[in-house]
Amino acid sequence: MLTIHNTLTRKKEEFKPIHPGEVRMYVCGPTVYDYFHIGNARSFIVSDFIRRYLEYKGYKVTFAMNLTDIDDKIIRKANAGNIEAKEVAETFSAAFFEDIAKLKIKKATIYPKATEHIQDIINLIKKLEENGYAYNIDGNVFYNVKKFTTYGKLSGKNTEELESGSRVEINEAKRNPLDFSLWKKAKEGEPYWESPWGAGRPGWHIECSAMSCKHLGETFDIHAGGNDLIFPHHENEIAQSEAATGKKFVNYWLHFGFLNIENEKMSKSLGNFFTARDVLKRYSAEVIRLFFSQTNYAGPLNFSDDLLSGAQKGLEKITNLAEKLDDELKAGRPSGIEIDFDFAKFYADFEAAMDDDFNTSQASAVIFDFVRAVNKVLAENSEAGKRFFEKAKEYLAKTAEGVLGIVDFSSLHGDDSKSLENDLIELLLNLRIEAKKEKNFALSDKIRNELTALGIVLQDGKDKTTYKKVKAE
RNA sequence: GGCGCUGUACCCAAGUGGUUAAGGGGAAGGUCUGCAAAACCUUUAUUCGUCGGUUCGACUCCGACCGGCGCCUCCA
Repeated sequence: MLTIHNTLTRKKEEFKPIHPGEVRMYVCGPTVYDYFHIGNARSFIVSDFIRRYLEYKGYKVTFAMNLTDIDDKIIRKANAGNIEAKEVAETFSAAFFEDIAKLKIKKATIYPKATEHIQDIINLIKKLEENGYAYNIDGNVFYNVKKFTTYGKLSGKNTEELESGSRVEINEAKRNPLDFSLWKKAKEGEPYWESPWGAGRPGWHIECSAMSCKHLGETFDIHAGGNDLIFPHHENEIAQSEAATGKKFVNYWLHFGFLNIENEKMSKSLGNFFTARDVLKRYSAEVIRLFFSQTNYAGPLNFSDDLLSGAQKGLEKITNLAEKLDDELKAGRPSGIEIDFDFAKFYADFEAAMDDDFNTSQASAVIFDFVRAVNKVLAENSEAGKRFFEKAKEYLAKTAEGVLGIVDFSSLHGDDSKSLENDLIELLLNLRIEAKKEKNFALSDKIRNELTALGIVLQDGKDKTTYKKVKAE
């Protein structure tokens, strides 16, 4: 039984989809004004864990992630570079897709863009106007928060306190400081669209209400995003959607913890961030994913080089086994002897972990347990047969690769094995073997040391020497 | 001030009202090896921020206190 911690109720609840066998989920995506940082990546990767696990369980998942392609930051960047907002959005949308592909994040079913849903947004605002939840002041349309009596139910805030503690700008023509923009009147030099209220552009929150409704329905299963979106963004989405439809907006709300640097939230405004693409230059997607999987999605997580390289070391354990299994099978492992191994237990443990509010930390521990158990079998049974190798590989393929994405069987030996460079290395290795046969260890060590200095690490096996290229620096 | 999260070994980090408190890194020992490295195996918290309470029994529930963080303004 899958349980999910629901921000709305602050409890773990059994997950029951609206349509049996099907899950519709929405995750707040990027504002495409810059490269996303590794903290943003955590949200995308955690969403990916969730989506993949739901699919593992057999659900048909419809997953929408919006791209906010019109907003203040985009406009600012466009003006600074003297280019069109559209150009900024296109550049960084493309970068976004490149980066999530490198992080081995499965593509969402749909990536709706705000600018392609202007009519849907206008219709939604009209509906809110009709229902008395929106008011127009000189071409700026605001949401009347007072009218929505359950405002604050997601974030646990009450409107009285919000007003007194409000730091919201006061100079706007709003009736109430809590009211927020649905439609912003166009200012000089800004992109705009025509609307019943004049030229302008959508407010930030309205696009998610409009697009989720269009692509997932008026009520859908899961809505997720970073902790900082709980208020006001998600609170406002609920206010908009429920006031328009009169129906419950979302059944399960999930929120992700932040990635911190030295215990402080990583953010663009603090300047303490690394872009995902920079981190990817130093660590593989699998390392980053394992690192994120080793802690609960809801809590804070510190980001540092030490921590990442720890994850890298750990990942090697899994990768080594994956390689061994893969190699043996490709080399035609003989039928050998049958091994009595309780695969079902490891599947059950993995599922129990993930069923418990997507406990990836526990799930990755199960995978490490599995790796140790399989290694032990292999150490004790050199005759272990093909069947065992197949089943072990299948396990890793379904869990470590399929759900967590911390193994990629298709790129285990990512080497361009036909290059001249590799031929030369082979040549040296053969010379070294000759030297070793003649007990000329001075020479064999010299070859090893000099190759190591070039970033090629030799590993003497029982009957062959293998090598690994270590990235320079 | 309001709302929420959090404090588990050297570091990161799961977890449970009572049986052996996961897993990863690190460290130590071992197997293998000409020596290394790698790989694999083994070991590594009588204890879970502090102090009280509930309980036959709490690290787990409750309360207070101390510490860290986030949101309340754009933010994953």
